[in-house]
Amino acid sequence: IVIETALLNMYGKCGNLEKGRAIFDRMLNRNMYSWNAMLTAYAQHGYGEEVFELFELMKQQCIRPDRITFATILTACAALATLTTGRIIHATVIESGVCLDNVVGSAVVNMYSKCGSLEDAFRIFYTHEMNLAAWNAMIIAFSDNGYQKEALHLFRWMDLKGMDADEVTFVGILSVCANLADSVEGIWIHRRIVDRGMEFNYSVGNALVNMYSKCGNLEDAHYIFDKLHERN
RNA sequence: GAAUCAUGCC
Repeated sequence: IVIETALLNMYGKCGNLEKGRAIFDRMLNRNMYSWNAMLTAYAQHGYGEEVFELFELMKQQCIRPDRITFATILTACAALATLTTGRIIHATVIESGVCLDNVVGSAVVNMYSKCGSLEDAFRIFYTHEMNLAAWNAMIIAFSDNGYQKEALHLFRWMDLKGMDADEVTFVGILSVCANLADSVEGIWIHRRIVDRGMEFNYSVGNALVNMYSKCGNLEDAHYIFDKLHERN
């Protein structure tokens, strides 16, 4: 079963969904890894229909979705940007008793944001104990929906709480500064990045270059660009 | 202990 799932995953990741599905169908026994791998294969290649068909099949066979199943399906909803389906899945999550303090929390926040309901995203975020990924998802949610200032406020709040930002946080918040062309905030965040020793992280470095460029500070953009390439 | 997995940029 481990070998079969690994194979199925390999074909799925490579985009050979027919072959992956053939292996899945031929398996005599399947566990959560197998179901989730098949769902992920469809989800990561934009086959929303198939994701939901397979999810239905799970229900028919009385297989209880786990948090990874839900995270995968919510990501599919986000990609399809269909709010009604998203709400139904969210209801299913609540029904199943899976908590939102793990991978599912950020997936729910992200789903609501991508489906255009910033209100729901924030309501869920605000009423649950959320991990760093969910904070990141919420910052990006504000930014994507046109609330750059609110995204900055959330970042400041994180900072005050003493939460450690990661690569995703910094890339996201730097894009907010770039959108606003706000170099004062950008410089402050740059300092935070240096504090964390993440200035040579490739993604963060690129985001810094982009931020300084959008703020019209080509000198610093160029300086960081050079430093990045010396280092990498 | 690397068979499945969420949040960002390209």
